[in-house]
Amino acid sequence: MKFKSIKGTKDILPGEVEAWQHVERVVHRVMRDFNYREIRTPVFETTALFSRSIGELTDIVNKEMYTFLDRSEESVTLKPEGTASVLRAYIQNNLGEQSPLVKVYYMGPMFRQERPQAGRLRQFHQFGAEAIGSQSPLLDVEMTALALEIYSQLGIKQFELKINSVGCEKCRPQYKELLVAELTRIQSKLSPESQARLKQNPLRVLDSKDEGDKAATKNVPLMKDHLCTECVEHFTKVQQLLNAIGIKYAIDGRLVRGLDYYTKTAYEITSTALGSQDALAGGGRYDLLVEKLGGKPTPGVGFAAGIERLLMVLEKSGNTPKDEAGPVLFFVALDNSSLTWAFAEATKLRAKGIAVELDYLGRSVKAQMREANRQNARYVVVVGETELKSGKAKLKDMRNGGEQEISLERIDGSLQS
RNA sequence: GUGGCCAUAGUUCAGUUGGUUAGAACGCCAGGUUGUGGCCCUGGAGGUCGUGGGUUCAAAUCCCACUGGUCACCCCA
Repeated sequence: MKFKSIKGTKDILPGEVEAWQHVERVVHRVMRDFNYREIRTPVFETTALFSRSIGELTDIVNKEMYTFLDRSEESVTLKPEGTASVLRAYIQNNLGEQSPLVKVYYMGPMFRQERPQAGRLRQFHQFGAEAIGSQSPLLDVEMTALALEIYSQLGIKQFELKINSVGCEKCRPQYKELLVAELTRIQSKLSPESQARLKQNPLRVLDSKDEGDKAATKNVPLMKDHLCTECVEHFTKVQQLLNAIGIKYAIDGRLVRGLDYYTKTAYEITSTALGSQDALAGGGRYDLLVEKLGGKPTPGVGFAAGIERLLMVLEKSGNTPKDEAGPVLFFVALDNSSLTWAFAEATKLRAKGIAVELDYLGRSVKAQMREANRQNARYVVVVGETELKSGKAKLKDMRNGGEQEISLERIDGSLQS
């Protein structure tokens, strides 16, 4: 027990991995139903890609990235989120030239060097989707519908969808000035943290958890009330569409996301089944980002969802799938030549797609039976000299203990799962 | 990065006001049928009590440091 996994990283062990596979299957299926295609990008990228897209002043870039110099002195970073890489790939491979709208999804590990706590790891996993090339509010809503459909198919019901509009390059700067002016006026009532935020990222003061801040900023102007006509229209349309497809939501004028690139729609799905880190998924529109990363001006929307947090909710609500899959057949061999025969036969059956297991430890019959039981094998066939000579054996059904004589020649025909 | 709590078998934990061979349950291994599991019974293996220092005749137990875990802040998935 000398080596240990790095702080904030976890092994996903047999017994746990089944739940992951279940989630992954549902994600792939729903993504396909919504016509999103999978994209896989490298786990690391040039550091500048993230600092430029996420924003120099964000916490993610400032203090949470796994950044290091490789052997050629290039600064590389383990990806802290998925959107930047996807857009880089979109631009680099000219995906926009092949079709005006690109709908892709991803699933994989992300890295952030934070202090771990409930629902937060240094290596965590997300799935997410991006729709690049359209400014239609249909897609803003499709993102939430997509995420909610995945949750619904997984049996998750404890969640809340919050939406907001963070404006665009036309209306946000004006609003920001207004907000800063107002916050400066009441600065003395703000917490030290918020006073710092006032300089760095004033919008963030709005979603402070500090009770004093909440009270002090109660009547501060909100972005959603100072949107330009284009943004108002978009936001209104998003709400209409959400209503039209029957998705429940709450407008949260204080919802601000931690990444700078969002424009117009921002949304977050939270769950009370989680601890203090209660965001299950989040996302929004990023109409300026592609251009900022060196592509043609191209609008886009996306979301990202945390798999560990999803699993936590699943666990709490008792929706974790049971892991009961065992081999269909377990050979119990009495001696060496029977073992060799069983091994050969197992190989043949496995090639036919039948899950077969046998004993590799030279154990007693009793121990082999115990092993078959522990592994949840459906059937057991005991082979010894007698069986090999006669070509017949007993097929034992481990569910009810019943035995039936079968021919060793065609075992597969006798198995029914 | 800051703070609270925690650290004893593979796992979950117990361990009396410091007192000599550190326990339980589950799990694991073996036996209880000359070739048959689940339940039950019997036995067995398995712990430098996180690490290092200190106090003491004596430390798993008290003190300090470190490491690790966990929860919270910050922020976010």
